[in-house]
Amino acid sequence: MIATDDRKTRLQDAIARKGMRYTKQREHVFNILMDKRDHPTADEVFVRARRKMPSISLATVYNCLDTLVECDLVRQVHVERESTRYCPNLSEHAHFHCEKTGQVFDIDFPEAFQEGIISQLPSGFEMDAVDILIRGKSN
Amino acid sequence: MIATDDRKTRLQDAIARKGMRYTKQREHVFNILMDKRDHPTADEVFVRARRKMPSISLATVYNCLDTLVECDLVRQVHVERESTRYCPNLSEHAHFHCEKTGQVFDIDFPEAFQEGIISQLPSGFEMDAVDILIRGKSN
DNA sequence: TTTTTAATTGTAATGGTTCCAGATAAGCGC
DNA sequence: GCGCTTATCTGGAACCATTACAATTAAAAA
Repeated sequence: MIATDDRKTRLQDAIARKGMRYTKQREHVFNILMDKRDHPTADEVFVRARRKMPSISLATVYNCLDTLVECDLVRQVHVERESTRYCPNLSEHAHFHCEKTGQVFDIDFPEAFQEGIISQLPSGFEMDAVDILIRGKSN
Repeated sequence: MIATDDRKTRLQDAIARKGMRYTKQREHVFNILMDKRDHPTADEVFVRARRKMPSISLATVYNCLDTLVECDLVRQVHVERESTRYCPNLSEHAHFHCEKTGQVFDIDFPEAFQEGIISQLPSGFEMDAVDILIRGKSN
């Protein structure tokens, strides 16, 4: 259970750092994302969350996900204008969206990439983050 | 008027190639995108379109934009889950979204970039297109 | 333990987009 | 040019992810 303890400590620290409160709903939603890293939508998280916490509401799932994003524990993934998906992988990576299955995969890319993009920015443009979405087919 | 004629011919060819019909609504919407390349939303296009064609409907604007995308004359730009924006720049480029003003800018990037991304794909992943969205501040 | 107030809950509202059914008009063959 | 077929246009209703709201609950500070 050491890994789980680490996870909990990490969540507690991140939430405390923002001066927010630790709740069982936030812990539950965070665990769902960490347990199965398949980029679920808010609604999918809601379905999973209700299994062990039947009283949780969809609004709370949205609130918890927003909190996790704000605490830098989770990133949002936007595929076209489909439902927002959530990704607990914080390393620099791109997302691959399979047009056949609708699945989203993480694709690592070299550090140099980010640098390369920054070097292309005209002066006066300051970058905060890049989202790279690759569309295609897998398998 | 040579430039405008070229534009019209290009639109006619692209639409004919798909076996679709040339309509004044499609021409009008295409001209709006070509005249001011500022990545307008469907609603912004609707507002501009009504100035010279008061009878055009929002549904038609959406239909025309979809047609132009399908005919490979225009690309969709997705910024988070905001309204879809439309871009008639067909060369390889990234989009920069200014978090202060909400504006979207085209950022060119070297050909090699696309290659670099493809080379990072695990086997079994086939790429159709990449969307690169840079978030930050301009000016 | 009490108090304060952030977080949760269920539901209503929002906004971009799509669907639908009837009216219109491309563009084909004559 | 004239009809005819059917794609396209139109206005409005429907849809769905997300957000807003007001009342209730529960962290966690005192």
